Amino acid sequence: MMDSPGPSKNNNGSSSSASTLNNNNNDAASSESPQVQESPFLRFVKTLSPIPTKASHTTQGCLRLSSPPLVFKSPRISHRETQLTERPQGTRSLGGVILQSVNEGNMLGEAPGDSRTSNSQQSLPERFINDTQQVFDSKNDENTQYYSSPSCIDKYLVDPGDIDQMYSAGQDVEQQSTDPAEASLSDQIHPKNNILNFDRQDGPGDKVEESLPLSEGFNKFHQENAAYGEEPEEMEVENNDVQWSSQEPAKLESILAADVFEKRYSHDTLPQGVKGCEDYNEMVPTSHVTAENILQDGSKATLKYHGIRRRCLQFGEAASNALGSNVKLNATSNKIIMVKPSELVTSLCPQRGSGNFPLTGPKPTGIGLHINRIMNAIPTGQAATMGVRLSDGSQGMKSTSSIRLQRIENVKRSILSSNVDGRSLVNTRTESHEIDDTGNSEDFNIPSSPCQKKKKISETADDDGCKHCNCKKSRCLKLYCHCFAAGTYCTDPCACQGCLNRPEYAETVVETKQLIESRDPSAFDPKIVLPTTDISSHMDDENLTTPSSARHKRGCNCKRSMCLKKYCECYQANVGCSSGCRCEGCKNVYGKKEDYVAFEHTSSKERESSIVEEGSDYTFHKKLERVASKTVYGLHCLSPITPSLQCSEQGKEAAKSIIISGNYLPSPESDVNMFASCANYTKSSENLHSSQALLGTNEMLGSTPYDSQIECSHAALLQLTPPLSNPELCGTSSFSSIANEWRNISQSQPTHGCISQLPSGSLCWRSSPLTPSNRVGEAQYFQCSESDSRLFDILENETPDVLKEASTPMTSVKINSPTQKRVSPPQSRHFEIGSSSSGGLRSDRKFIFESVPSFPSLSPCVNSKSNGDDDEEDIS
DNA sequence: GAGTTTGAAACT
DNA sequence: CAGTTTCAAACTC
Repeated sequence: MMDSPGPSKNNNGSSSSASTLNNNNNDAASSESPQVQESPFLRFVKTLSPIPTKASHTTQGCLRLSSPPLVFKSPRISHRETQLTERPQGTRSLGGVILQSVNEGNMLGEAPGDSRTSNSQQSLPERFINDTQQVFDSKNDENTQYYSSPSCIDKYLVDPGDIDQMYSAGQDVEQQSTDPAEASLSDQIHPKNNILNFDRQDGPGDKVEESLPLSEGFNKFHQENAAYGEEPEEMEVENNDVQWSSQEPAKLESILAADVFEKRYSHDTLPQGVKGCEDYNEMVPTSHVTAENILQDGSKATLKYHGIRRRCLQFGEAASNALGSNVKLNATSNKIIMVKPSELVTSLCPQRGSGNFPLTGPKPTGIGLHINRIMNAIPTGQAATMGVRLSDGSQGMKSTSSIRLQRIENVKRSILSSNVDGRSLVNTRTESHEIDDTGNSEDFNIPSSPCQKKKKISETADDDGCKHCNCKKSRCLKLYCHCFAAGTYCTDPCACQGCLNRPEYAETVVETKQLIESRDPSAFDPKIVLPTTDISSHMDDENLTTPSSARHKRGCNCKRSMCLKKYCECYQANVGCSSGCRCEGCKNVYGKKEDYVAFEHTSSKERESSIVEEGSDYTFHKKLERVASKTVYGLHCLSPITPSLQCSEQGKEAAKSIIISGNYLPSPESDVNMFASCANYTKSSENLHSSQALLGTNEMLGSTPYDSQIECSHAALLQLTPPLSNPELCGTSSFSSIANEWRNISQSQPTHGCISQLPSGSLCWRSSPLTPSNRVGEAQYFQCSESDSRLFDILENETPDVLKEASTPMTSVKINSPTQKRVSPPQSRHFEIGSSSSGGLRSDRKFIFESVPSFPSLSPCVNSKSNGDDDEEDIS
């Protein structure tokens, strides 16, 4: 860091250009706010990001768990870039503020910012405007105050997810509750307030930065903020922007036209956002939502807006995608539009189902996790660590959980009813948080902020999710640098020397990224990807979510580590090796390359046969069993990380596979988790959504570019799982009953041992943060979600009846095979959600193959969902 | 904490 | 595309 030329220096070139751009922007903006639609900044960003369009479209919202670098790819991406750079500065970022405010307001009930309370009484719209104005005003002061004021690191420590939750909670409050107390909370939570607080409270240099991985969006803000603080020039420009933006609020008030409002708001509302948030796309979608919401219910708008905005920032592309989906949602349902992060998350799943899902984009289903991000997002300790950390960051979360649950449910309903696109990968994260909150509250680290995890998690967990780089020669501008590769800025914890991967050098970073991308467009794509395009196509289907098939995009090249050490990227990502690996003597516990190849081969054969036999589920199950027996890694695949969804997915087949193989490690938690997840699913469609979201996250893993979204999704997945475990979340009754059944069943299975083994699902939880590569039996498990009885039936018998039931999309068990080969779709039942994209065959086949190799996680949920459409509808 | 090992990334 | 070098993380002591 220090070695590197002063920020100003490096930036001079770029900064100057940037500044000019900004100025132009300012001019333009000042001249006419209306044009807000495209801010000069956005244009600039667009110009900057070569990849953008590609990535943006290609990126799959959900799939991209890891995609940090989105920034580079698209205008939004550019946005992200800034965000990314800001990662470390989370403390600075609004996100941190938001977190604080949220936490304080919601959780603690404390009134962090006086400013907040002051506005509390105002109508939301008014407040919003005022807040924005204040924000802008405050921004002017930020230059001086921003850094000067020591921020409460602790506050920042709160996970972004928490923030989401908070918002969500706040939203819930607004939406659901009319209680004065809640209203007060909501007021506190109110984005405006948050923003204000943030600006004021955040300290520039706070080391908090480190800890907060922060959502990209926040990061962006942070970066900008940081930039302000650090770079006078930029500050000025920004100030101009701010002023400009500040002017807009008034217009907004007068106008409040949805469109205008949206545009401006998306860009302008957040001071940081003005500059940093160039994610016009993202914002737009959100803005739509907000605008509509506002129109309908001004009160909701602000919160929503924040939630949306935040997500957008974080997820960048995902956000944009989500937005797109959101827009649709808006059309269908206002609530969805509400943009609650959680909603977004939920929407993700549905989106997939809808097929609109961005995930299906051109790019491969790469999970998109950069290892770093993955790591960050999903620390090995996962649940345990997560929980701890969360507790640290935000204790209040739990309290809000119930609210969130309700909200989530509502969201789900709305989404389901509305056929929301699932793009809201962005949401996935938040949602997962929410879920987590509900469940364990803490559990999940928010992938969004790897750093946060690091700090907190690292403390608690052996493997902290966040990695801090220690680059000495690369200046953190090469892919050697995990931070850079992950699209995040280096933070204080990093021990890098001459680091240029800092917000101060945002442009340099961007340029470098662009350069790298020019050489390798996929350089920043998630490394973990769902192998098969089919999967992506299936994303529509529930299965999509299953990360089981996740594989390293490029494969490893291990020679001596036998893929048993972290030297191996596959192992590090908790995914099995695949045919793409050139490893020697592969012993990857998550899946041996050989097994994978064999599996593919088998699956291909089976697929052929399955086509013939499509009718019989029994055959399908047999195949699965065979495959499972062949590959142990299925369990491994269940990697700890895999969210509850996985567990659910694993469900039956997982159990089978386990039984068959007997290799699986029993994990007490797994049972609980799985059951919990199941229970959750069964209980509420929301859960299903959440699970879907999880699935989505998993899928994201598979999804292409490693948009931050993907990461988020991972995180979401992780997070989601915990909630499941949480008794509160899961309907205890249903959950317990299911669990009991499950236990009974498992116990009944003599050799296989059962529950403990079944817990393999649990394994998913713990083991791989990312998601286990492949898992068997996911689909079946889904059935559980559908109904306990069904699950039970499935478990006991793979009888045709079950199959029949299974024939339901869920049961059919779409499985993502690493090979992506589709075995045979036992049943053609279409999941309404994904059916459109491909015929039943596709989905069916997928299930078969994937089920074995892939981990169960997501798909079940999806399936359940798809199947559950009925349920959902019922619920709704 | 220093040194070694390892494999990805970068370079040729 | 293959081979080599560079790099930083992972690992060992």
